[in-house]
Amino acid sequence: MAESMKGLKRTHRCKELSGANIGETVTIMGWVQKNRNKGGLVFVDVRDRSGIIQVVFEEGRSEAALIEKAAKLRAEYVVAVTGRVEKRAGAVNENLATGEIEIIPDELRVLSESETPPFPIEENVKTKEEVRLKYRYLDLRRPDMQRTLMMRSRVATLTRQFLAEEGFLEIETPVLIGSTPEGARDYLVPSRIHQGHFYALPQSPQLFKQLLMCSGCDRYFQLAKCFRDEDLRADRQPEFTQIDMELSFVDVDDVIDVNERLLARIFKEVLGKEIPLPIPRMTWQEAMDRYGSDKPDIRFGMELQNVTEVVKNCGFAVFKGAIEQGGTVRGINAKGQGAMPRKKIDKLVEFAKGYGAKGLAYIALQEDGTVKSSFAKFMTEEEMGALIEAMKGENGDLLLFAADQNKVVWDVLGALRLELARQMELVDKNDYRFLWVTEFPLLEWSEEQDRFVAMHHPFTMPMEEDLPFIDSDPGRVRAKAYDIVLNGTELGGGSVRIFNPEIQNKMFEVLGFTPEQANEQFGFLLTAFKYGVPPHAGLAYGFDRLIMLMAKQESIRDVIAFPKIKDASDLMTEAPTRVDEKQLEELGLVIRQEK
RNA sequence: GGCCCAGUGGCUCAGUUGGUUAGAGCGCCGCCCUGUCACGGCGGAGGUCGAGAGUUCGAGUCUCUUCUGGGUCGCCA
Repeated sequence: MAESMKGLKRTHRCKELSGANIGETVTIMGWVQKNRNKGGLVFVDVRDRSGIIQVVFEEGRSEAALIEKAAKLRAEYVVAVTGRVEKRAGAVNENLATGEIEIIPDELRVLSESETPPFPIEENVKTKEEVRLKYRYLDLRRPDMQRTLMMRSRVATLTRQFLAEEGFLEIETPVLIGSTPEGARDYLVPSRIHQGHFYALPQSPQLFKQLLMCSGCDRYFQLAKCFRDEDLRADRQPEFTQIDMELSFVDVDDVIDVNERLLARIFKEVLGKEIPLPIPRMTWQEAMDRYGSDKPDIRFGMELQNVTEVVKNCGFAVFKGAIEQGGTVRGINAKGQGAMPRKKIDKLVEFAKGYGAKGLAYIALQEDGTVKSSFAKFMTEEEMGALIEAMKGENGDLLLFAADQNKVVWDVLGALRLELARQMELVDKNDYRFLWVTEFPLLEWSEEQDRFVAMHHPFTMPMEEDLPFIDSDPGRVRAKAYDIVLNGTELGGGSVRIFNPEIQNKMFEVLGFTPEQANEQFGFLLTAFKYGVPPHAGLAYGFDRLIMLMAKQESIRDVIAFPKIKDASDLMTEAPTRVDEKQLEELGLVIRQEK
């Protein structure tokens, strides 16, 4: 039977109590973690978000009725306990922060009873995610989830503090906005008043933050909810949070500077980690050449080697053919993996094929100096020797090669490098290695759309020295764009924006927008730019991903209180749901096809 | 949309070449227990083996379909 908490006021959270409180009368409120009844002597562990403290009900020290009541407590009952803090009469529990004290109660109230929970409320449960998410409110009671939520809150608070100190204004931007077909698929919201018209939920506040710069806000930030209607992944949710910012009268270095200090502050205060500044920078080209990735994990080496020159005249038709078609041949050296069994190598080949490789050539250098290779028979001994040397191959190494168009070679070897590092356990999980990747290509050719598309977005400023190529060789133009990468994860990205209408119009032209189309979609921004626009630049972080890495979680779902599952539904609320005929009618909608 | 992995009491799992009544640990329920803290002791309940169809004398086990959850490629300016 639930009792009232009338007349009681919580004085402490459980773990806030310590030896310093001995002799004080306190009131705690929380959940019953465990009830250990020794037959008249009852130990009750009470838990709240701070931790656990033991309450002892003993004959002679508490009334008999109180002990009887305590004996009936079950897991997850919500209780209030008033009592004296005392030094433990029995052994100290070294595993508990409050292990040297206990509460001798004067009063116990059962504020709420509980059914037996479907899974234990404790750290490191192995319960299937399906069950955890259905009962997410119970899952969130577990100490590890509570710690993650507290860390998330702490990082948000620190971010606000730091950016406020740096002169940023926190400004909210609308969630119901117009749809723009560029980029990810929009979530759409039908308008009741304007039937047949739709709002879109923002993929990011991009245009609004640029407008705020036009408004003279100078420095803006927001912890912004963003939405993308694309398929989910372990590190991707359809709704997620960005730390979004924009600055006026700045260039690349200014944005990088303030963000390095922000990251260093957060990591220092929350994790106690010193991030050496400045954070190293690498151009996109160098990242691709060395790591096959625009978000390289630089905690380990195993860099790509371009051996195109070495093998361009060799007898191996696969290499030669790829080069003749404008591709390259590159390899990685898996040190000490030369004895890898054929079966395992075959698995790597299959892995590579998953990333678009037609195959994977290998040289396994044995400890005894002999060589096992999938293509040695097509090569002369000199050619093999030169190739091994170019790869710095030593006895016991495994050399793996991909030959194809650059994009495929990078994708394949970049992924292979990560996979091998995982297998070889090369990564120190306590290491945090930041990297700025700069000078991204402005444009990317889309086979599907048969045109160039913006790699970042259409408002990204080209590098001044590359502007002359924007007509003759658009693919060559680099952008004033930068990504912040942590341990192989893209944490955030941004760019200097175009504020010159001529360049902006040129950009739209290259992207295949007619002036009418550009005007229709972005007219308000282009018009705003006519009234005095400051040079500006910005950056946005994936806030969830940042927390995921800081909390060492494998899944973004573990740092979001109420996440969605793979098919973008919510197992707890069962959203999305069907709606009434009446609701549809009001919106002027007819469902053609139901799944 | 493609590929891969998993589904057996509330939770986590075992279950042999297809063969009696499907097991274990934790949890739960009852009784006992005055210094436990992974408390302990004794006893007990709890399963349409995700669902459907098929093969078979016989299916948790084999085949097909399907559902649920996860990973990944495509996709994610």
